[in-house]
Amino acid sequence: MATPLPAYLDTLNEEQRRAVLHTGSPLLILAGAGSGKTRVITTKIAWLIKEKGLDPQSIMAVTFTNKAAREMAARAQVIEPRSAQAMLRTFHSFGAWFLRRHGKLAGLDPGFVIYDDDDSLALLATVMEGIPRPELRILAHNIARAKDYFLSPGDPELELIDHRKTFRRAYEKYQEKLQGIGNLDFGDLIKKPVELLRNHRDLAERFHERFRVVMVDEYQDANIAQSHLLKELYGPQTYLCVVGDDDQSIYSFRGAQVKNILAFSETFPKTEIIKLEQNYRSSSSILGVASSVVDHNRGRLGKTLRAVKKEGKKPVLAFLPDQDTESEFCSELIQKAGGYGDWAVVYRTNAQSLGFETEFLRRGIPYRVVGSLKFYEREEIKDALALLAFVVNPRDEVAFRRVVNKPSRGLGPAALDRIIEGGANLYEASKKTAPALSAKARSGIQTFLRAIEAGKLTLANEGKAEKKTIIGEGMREAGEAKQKAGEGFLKGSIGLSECVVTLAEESGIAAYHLSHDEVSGNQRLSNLQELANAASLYEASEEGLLEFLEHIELDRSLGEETAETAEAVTLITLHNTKGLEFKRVIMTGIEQGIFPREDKTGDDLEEERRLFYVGATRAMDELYISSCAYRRMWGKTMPMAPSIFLQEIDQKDLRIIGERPRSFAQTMGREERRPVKSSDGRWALGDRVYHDDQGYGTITQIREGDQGPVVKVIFENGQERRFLSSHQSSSYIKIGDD
DNA sequence: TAATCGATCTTTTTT
DNA sequence: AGATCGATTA
Repeated sequence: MATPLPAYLDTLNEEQRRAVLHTGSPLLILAGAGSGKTRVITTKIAWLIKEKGLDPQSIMAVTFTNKAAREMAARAQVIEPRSAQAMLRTFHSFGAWFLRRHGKLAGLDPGFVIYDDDDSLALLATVMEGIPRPELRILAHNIARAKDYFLSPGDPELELIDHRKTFRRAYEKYQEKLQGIGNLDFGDLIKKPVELLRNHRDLAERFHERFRVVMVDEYQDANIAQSHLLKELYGPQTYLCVVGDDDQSIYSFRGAQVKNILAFSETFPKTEIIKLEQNYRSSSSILGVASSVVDHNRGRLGKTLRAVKKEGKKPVLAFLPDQDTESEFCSELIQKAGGYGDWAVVYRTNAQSLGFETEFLRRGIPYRVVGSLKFYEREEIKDALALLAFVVNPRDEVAFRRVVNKPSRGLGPAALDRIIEGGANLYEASKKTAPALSAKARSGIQTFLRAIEAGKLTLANEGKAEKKTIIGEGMREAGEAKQKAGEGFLKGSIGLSECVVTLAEESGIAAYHLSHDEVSGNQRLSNLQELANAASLYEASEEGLLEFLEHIELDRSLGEETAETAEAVTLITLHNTKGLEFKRVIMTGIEQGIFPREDKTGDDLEEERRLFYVGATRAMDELYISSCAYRRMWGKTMPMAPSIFLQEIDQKDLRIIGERPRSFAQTMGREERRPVKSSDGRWALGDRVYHDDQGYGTITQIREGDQGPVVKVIFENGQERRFLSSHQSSSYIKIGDD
């Protein structure tokens, strides 16, 4: 005990301190909810810089969400300001950073734009003509999944995702087209860096030289491709440290593999394991409720989480008649207690937020909605972004198709085909092909090209910073003059905003959306204005534009943070609560069919349990759970049964309010329960069926229609069919009826 | 080519 | 209930 430990380590418990001070072999930290894992990581970063004299730039810490990355950066900087220079990013943002710098080695243009799921679907539609939309969706989804599993179009293992030839062909053609355009989807941001590092050992070695410390938070959320990336970043000198909790794995639908945690010790020999099992966040009664649900899972590593806090207030379970009462119940709880910022109202699906918003608005309860921000999915915003994307990458066919004929300029499918055949660079091809088009189409394409050119002109490419401010001032005046003269709908002259405004106006998109319908037109215009405002933070150059687009694609929470300072109730989905904590939490809609969702069985049901665990362990002092007897869904009022999770809690641990619906009594005490059976008793969820034309399939949904039960089947060939139990049951044969 | 009507589906969860 | 998509129509 020569030198005393620095003071900032005093507040850590023994295990936490061991984890911070650990060096050498790879380290796996199994950290239960509320056990201070973020604290361990951030302290470790600071300690490595401060005490071990590490260059902050040699430290990399990867998270899954931007929120987590930001928080990590902020907290590490409190202890050690130099932490700001460390690379603290999400997996995807690291991938984008990596590929902008080194993608050239794989023939990738550094000016790529990142496609979201919508764009991917649109791209797929261009290579798979004549395939119906729902089918395209399945294919696009499976392509994304394939990339999560690090599978390429030629991979035999693709079979496991979707064994159809159509799928293989779709993936192949999709990837070919995407490559031709030079853009990337989310999956590529992980998969391509792995491939690059594998094919260029010198580059991998340079990375091993640079990043001596690599840490990963929420490792239970990593998919196969991400675990491969980690392997490639691990060199002979690398200190590797991952933190995870198998009980909080809630993203397997996106390819996350809890197995990664189990396999970590095998992949990285001599791994040491430290468990953080003391929960500092929740009262012991809250922890008890959360644990009792997740205890019903089979597949667990098993750890004991001990509450440090006292028993506290007993969690409340409220049985309510309907969702309106639920909103009122929440409002009254909140208003009685006050302290808006202490409260979170949590639900399973984004759609459930609406009722609370209406009621909170009526009562004047301040709130903020996390994550449901559909801002970037709005038509006008996607239009504006497509214009921007086309400016940086004229090969972007998805963007081109989206906006070239919007508003209508007389460019039909025939004209478009001719342009696209004219070459991969659609800007050049448009120019070249224009004279050959009909008069109407010709003038149309020229209007479009003029708008794009005007947008380009706002970008100062040989940017000297001082010159730009002068231009900025001049532009601002010009903009204001224009505004006064009544020209233009949008304001914006600072930074990139000028480009957004110019494109939106010159293209006619602004006018189009304004005139299209009177009610939402102004809203759409103000959305465009908001986009322009966001752009003003970026430099008016091509790099600035790329940064702006990348930021939007990778972090859509933009603008949410500003409201955080305000004292407001948080409305949030269960998934989005991960990593957060609140003094008081209300878990709403805890009903069978909503949570867990009706089609969840087996491993999926276990994931829902973990989701319950995540939600409940967000609460520090008070936990409320509400379950409604009736709920309006799809315009109909449906009777609901309480969630089976509620039976898994020892009823003594809850204070129960309201009348337990009869259905609850019926389901109480039953060990195993068939998830959902059709009312005629013929079909159950998960049943295997055979159909003469379609082959084998599985029942994924049963619902009551006007003419009896309607059964939905997904076949192994990817087709989806629904049939009336009363009519067609003879052509569907149930397999392995037990 | 645009507008209108009707059928159908929606409510997972996210980088 | 509301949105969205497709087909039909002007």
